[in-house]
Amino acid sequence: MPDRLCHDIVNFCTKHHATCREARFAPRSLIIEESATAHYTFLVRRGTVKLSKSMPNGRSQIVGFVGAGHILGTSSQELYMFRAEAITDVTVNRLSRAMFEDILVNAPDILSRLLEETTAQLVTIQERLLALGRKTAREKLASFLLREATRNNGPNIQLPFSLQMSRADIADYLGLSTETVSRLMSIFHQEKMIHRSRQEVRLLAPSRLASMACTIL
Amino acid sequence: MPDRLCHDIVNFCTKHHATCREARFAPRSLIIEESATAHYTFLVRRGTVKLSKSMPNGRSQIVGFVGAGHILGTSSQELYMFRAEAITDVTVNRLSRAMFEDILVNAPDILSRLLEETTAQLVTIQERLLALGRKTAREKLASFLLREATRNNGPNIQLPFSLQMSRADIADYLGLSTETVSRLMSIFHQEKMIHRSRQEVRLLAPSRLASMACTIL
DNA sequence: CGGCATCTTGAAATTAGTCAACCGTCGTGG
DNA sequence: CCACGACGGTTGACTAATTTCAAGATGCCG
Repeated sequence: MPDRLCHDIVNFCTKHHATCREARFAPRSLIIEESATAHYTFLVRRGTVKLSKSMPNGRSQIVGFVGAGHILGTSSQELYMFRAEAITDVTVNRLSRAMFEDILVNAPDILSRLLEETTAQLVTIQERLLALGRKTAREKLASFLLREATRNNGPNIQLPFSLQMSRADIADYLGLSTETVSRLMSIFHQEKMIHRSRQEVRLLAPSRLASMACTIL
Repeated sequence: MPDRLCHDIVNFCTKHHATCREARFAPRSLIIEESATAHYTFLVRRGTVKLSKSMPNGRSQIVGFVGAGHILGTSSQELYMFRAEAITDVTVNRLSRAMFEDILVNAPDILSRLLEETTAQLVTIQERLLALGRKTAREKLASFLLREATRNNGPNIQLPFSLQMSRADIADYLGLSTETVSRLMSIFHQEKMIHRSRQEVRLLAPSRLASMACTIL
């Protein structure tokens, strides 16, 4: 269970008679709107959330897909700097920013684990910076599939798994067009590196994918 | 002085008879090698440092240019996940990772400011994710020039300033080729949006640049 | 079964990258 | 003191990768 931290925060709240409401979101529903006033901090407890940023002309970039244990809205900025949308059924706990600050001041244990968590995120996002800036479309998709496979099946990388997100989402995550993603899926399929039905994917040649992904991961 | 945090960390060290050696680096010298064992945490006190990651085939992506006040090597990972190189004369304080952990445990004040700092970095890097994934070359360079101008001259955005980094560095920062950067500089110059000599740049039409950058910043 | 979403595929267009030549500056050594 | 070479920057011509536009195919839900 990797949401120990969220769990402990909720516990802390109840122990101190602080409100920490639970809320549910159906797939496709909006959790946080970009540029809205940041009243709350959200603890993701179940499901997968898509974080994205967008530009005037409708282009958008998915900053990350996050799951249970992730904490949203910790920045001290006045406004949310991203959009959060449920892609599966999602459960969150919601607490006011002020309360969250309070907890950090009064529970140094939580503070230090949050720092650890945030630092880890920084490291992964730097990896993504490299991918977005310097990888080719093939390399991007190969890394993505490998990461999703491990995220779903842990070490059993060859087991089939279901992509929870649409082709458009994958495209926005990798900085590509949906058509390119679709084409590459077909090519990987033809090249017998993956087996693909609509949502289900199975990696047939993870080692070839890995060498193509150009990443030691 | 935005390196108050580093300053306080150094103070804490000296007060507790902990070693926190000062070191100097000339331009182009290597401060941290990617994948080396992460023995130390570095506090940047003066100068500008280039942080980058690279791929097998020689492609590389600059993760950020950071200055006084920035702290390197805070991740709990065994190895450094990036390379750090001085681009100007640089002064750092260096302390062992164990000691750094110690400080965080014993100085909750520093811990909480570090979290704040790290969270802020996360927000800016997300902005960069959008830029790398979804902006065109023109938009990337326009945003870059605007940011550098404000970084150098604060609000006086029209004052000339010197780019401390080479065209190749700019390219690696924006995920472009040096030729593209060079060409765009010429085009912006022709279009009278900037005045450019080798290292000196002056923004002539910041508002046009801003609208081109597609960023509300 | 029909209609709408998403996905796939193809052809054309465009952007940015590669390769190659050239220029200018700076520093070094003859 | 000048010539040379190295390096960074610029420019051009060409190439390759990816996007865009457009048309179908597939599958899902009412």
